[in-house]
Amino acid sequence: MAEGSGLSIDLDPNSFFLHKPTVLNSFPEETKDNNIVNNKNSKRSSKVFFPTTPLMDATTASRSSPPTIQFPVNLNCSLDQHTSLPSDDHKRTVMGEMDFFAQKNNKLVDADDDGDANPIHTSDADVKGSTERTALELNVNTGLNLLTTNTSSDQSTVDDGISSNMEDKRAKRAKNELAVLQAELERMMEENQRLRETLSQVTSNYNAVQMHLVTLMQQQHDGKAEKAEEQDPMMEEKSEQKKPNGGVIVPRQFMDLGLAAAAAADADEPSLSSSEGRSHDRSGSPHNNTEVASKEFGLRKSGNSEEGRGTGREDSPDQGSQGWGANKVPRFNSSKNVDQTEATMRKARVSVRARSEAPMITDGCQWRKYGQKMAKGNPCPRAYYRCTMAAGCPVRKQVQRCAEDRTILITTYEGNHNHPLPPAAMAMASTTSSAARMLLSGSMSSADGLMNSNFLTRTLLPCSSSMATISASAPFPTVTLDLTQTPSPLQFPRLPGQFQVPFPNPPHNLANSPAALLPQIFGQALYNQSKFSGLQMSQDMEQPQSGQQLPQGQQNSLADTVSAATAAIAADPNFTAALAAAITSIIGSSHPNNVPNNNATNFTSATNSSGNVTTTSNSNSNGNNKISNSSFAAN
DNA sequence: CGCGTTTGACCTGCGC
DNA sequence: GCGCAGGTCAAACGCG
Repeated sequence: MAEGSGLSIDLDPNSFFLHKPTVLNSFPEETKDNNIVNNKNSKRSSKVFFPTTPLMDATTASRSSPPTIQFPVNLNCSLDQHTSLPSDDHKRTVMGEMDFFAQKNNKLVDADDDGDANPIHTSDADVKGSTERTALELNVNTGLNLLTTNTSSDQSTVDDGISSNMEDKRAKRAKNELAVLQAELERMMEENQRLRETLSQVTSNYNAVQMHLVTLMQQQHDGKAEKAEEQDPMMEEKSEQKKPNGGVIVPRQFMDLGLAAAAAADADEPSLSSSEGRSHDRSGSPHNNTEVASKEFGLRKSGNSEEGRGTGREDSPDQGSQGWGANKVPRFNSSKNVDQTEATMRKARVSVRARSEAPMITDGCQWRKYGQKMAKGNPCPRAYYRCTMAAGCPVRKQVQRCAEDRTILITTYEGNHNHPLPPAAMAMASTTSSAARMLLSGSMSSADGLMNSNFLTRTLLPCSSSMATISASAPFPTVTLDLTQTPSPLQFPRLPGQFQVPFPNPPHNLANSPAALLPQIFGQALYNQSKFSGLQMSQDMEQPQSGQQLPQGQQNSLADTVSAATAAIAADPNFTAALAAAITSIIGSSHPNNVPNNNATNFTSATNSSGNVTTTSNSNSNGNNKISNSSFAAN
C-alpha cells in the first residue's frame, strides 16, 4: 500500500464518520429530555458500529481552505473523478476556501470546452490559459507528446487529404492513436518522474528542517539541562546514579523522550519490563501488543484492582507525588524519563472538536457510559464513556458540548485500546494516538513540546486554517483537533500556549463532511511525521522491536497510512493540500524502517478511538453531588 | 432477563 | 484542614 505511492487511491468508505442515525441524543440543552432520549436510544446507538457513510466527494472537498501550496501534480485525472459531479458543485455552498478547487474545476472545464477530453490534447492555449498551474503541470500538459502527436496528426491529415486513400487513412489514424497513446504514456511517465522528484525534494526538505529542529532543541535542552544541574545538584546525583552513562547525554535524552514515549509504549508494554512503572502493571489484561496508553488506563484499572481504588488515579501510580507539573518539566534521567513519559502518555489526551448536530460520531468503537457530571463553567453535562469493545480496554472518552457553541461537540479521548480495532475505529485510533504521541514527543517541556508539535503539524500540512491545537498548559497535555469550521485561528478562544496546527479543511458538519476524516488524516500524518521527527527517530521506533511489531502491524500501519492519505484526498477539497498530506503520509510509511504504527497497527496502541456522543442526561452534578441538581432532586 | 444508562455516593487532587 | 472540582463506582432503573 505504501508503495501505493502510486497515484491510484482507493477511498475507504469505512473511515469513521459522524453518524447521525446512531446518535443518541441531540443536544445537551435538552437536558432532561436528553436523558430520556438517551435511555431509549442508548442501546441502539451503542451498538451501531462501523457505519459506512458515503465518502464525501469533491463537493465537500471543495470547501477546503485556499491552497497555500500547489503541488506540482497533474491532478486532472483525479479531479475528474471527483469533480465530475456537477450536482455537487451546485449544491455545495462554496466557501471562500474553495477558490483553489474551483480554479481547478474551471480549468478542467475549460479544457473540456476546448473539446479536449483528453488532457493530452490540451492545447498550448489551454496551458496558457491556466496561469495557475504549476510549471510542472504546464510542462506536462504542454505535452511534449502533444507536439509529437500533433505533428504526426498534422502530417497524417495532410497526407489524407492528398492521398485520399482510405486504408492509408486508417493506418495513419491508427498510427496517430498509437502515437497519442505513446505520448500519453510518455507523459505519464514523465509526470510520474516529476512526482518522484517532488517527493524526494519534499523529503529532503523535511529532513533538513527536521535536523534543524533537532539541533535547536538540543541547544535549548542543553541550556535547560545546565540550569537544572546547577539548581539541583541532588538531581544530578540521582541522574548520575541511575544513568549508566553518568548523565552526559542530556541532549540526547531530551530527544529520547519522544522515543521513550514510543518505546515505552511500544516496547515496554508488551515486554512488561519490571521497572517501577510497570509495577502497576497490571493485570491480566492482555497487553497484547503495544498499547501505549492502554498502559495508562490499564494501569489505572489494574492499579485499582491491585492497589485499591485510590491508586486508580492515573497520576499517582508511577510518578508518585509528582503531579502533572512534573510531567511537564521532565527530568533528565533516563529511567525516569521513560516513566514520566509513560505517565504523560497516560494522561495525554486528544480532544476533538466537531461541529455537528449529529449526536454521535461513529468511530467504530463501542462505548459504554459510566458517568456524567456537570462540569464547571459549562451548562452542558460531561459524559464519561469507556470502550467496551474488549474487556479491560482502558480507553475512555469524555463528551461534552461546548458551552459557547452547543453545536460543537468536544470529545476527549484517553488511552490506547488493548484490542484489535476495526478499520473504522483504527482511523480514529491512529489519529488520536498519533496526536497524543506527537504531543508527548514534545511534552518534555511545554515550550519545546509546543514547538515540536507545531512544527510537525505545520510541516505536515502547510496549508492552513487551523484544525488542531496543542495545549501543554492544560491539566493534561492535550491535543485538540478542531474540526469545527475554523477559518480564523481566533475563532475559538485558545488557551495560552496553544499552538495551532494548520489544517486544510473547514469542516462543517462532521456528520457528512470530510471533517470526519480530518482527524484521521491529521493523526496519521502527524504520526508519520513524528516518526521521522528527530524526536522519535529512535531506532526503537524505526526498527520494529523484535516481536513487538507484528508484520501484520506493519501492514496495518501501511493500510492506515494509505487510508489516511486516501481520506485526505477524498475529503480535502484542496487537492494539492490533500495530496501533500497524502504524500507526506506515504513518505512516512514508506520510510526505510517504516515505523509500524505502534498505535494503529493492530491492536496496538491505538490510543483513542472516538466517537462523539452528545449526551446527556444530567445527573451527577459536579462537585460533590451535594449540590443537587434539579435532576438530582428528581432522584 | 440481560444490557446499558442513570445518578447519588465516593475518592482524589488541588487551591486557599 | 476545608471546600471545590474532576473523575469513577456501582446500585438502581429502564428498555428490548
